Amino acid sequence: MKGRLSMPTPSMEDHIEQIYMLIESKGYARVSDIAEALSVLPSSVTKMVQKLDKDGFLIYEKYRGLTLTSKGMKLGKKLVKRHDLLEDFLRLIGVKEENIYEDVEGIEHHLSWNSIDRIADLVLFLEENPELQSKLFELQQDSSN
Amino acid sequence: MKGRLSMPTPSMEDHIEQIYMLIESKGYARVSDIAEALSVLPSSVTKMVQKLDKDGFLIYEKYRGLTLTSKGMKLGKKLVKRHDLLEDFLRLIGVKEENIYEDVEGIEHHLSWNSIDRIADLVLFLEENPELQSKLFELQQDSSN
DNA sequence: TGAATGTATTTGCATAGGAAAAAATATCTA
DNA sequence: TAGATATTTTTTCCTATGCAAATACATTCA
Repeated sequence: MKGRLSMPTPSMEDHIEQIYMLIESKGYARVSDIAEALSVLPSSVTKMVQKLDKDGFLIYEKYRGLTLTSKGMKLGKKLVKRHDLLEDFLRLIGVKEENIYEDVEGIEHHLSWNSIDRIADLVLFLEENPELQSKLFELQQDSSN
Repeated sequence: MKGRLSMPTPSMEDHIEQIYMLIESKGYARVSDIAEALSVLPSSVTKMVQKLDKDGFLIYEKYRGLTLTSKGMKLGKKLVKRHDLLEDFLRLIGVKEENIYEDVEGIEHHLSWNSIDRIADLVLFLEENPELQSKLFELQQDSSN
């Protein structure tokens, strides 16, 4: 069982991830909140939500709202975990807070699960050995070019 | 001096990077070689090359070839360095060879130079302390889900 | 040199993503 | 409960990327 029926695109993942987080935190996900969080217009979210419904990630009733299917839930959870891991990683190696969110947003959709697993090991390792972080931080200087 | 006139898109960067590498290794870059390397059709490369000419990254003479401007050279060099760094990083933390190229291809366009600098520190640190790599490798086990 | 072959370019089409304005529906409040 | 307000959806348009077929050009070799 390898790459079943077409992977979700980056934008699809962004939406699923965001919807999952909104449902976790508030119990529901409105079009306008999703749009706000993703910095796109509500009309774009509506279009995407319709596609995600067609693809079985959620159930959409126009004007009334949406809920994630178990497929959508499972994926959402995984995506949020991945996102958090990557934020932890960048933070741990000393990337400035102002760059973290945008960078993670950019790369999260483009790493194999193999890479994610290896980065998870690394994060664990660095968290368990804070003295390594100090040594790492001593190297810091940037190229600013 | 911050974000001057519109950053190159990922596809633009891919082309510039590839053209730079071809010129380094063979002295010139043909449309068909670029297309081959990027797994797109020559017609797509022609279109992109025309845009890169318009944007001042290279000089294009139809049917005759192209050369990078100094702006294109400088960027190409930087992009190749970044690509190589990211390959080193993934390799160093134990990502399987079969995933490395594609992952780097995916993420290289989405990291701030701040993150790149920090990853460079980390790579240096791990290269200088091979015992850490061993310890890191002991953690390896994947989630395969 | 002049056809055959190899390359490059043009043209037309398709897809994904998203903006903006207009229309539809829902919700709130007086 | 009927407007007023807020939200969502539809429609139209745009940009970026890339494929495929048709065309143009360049090179080679007989």
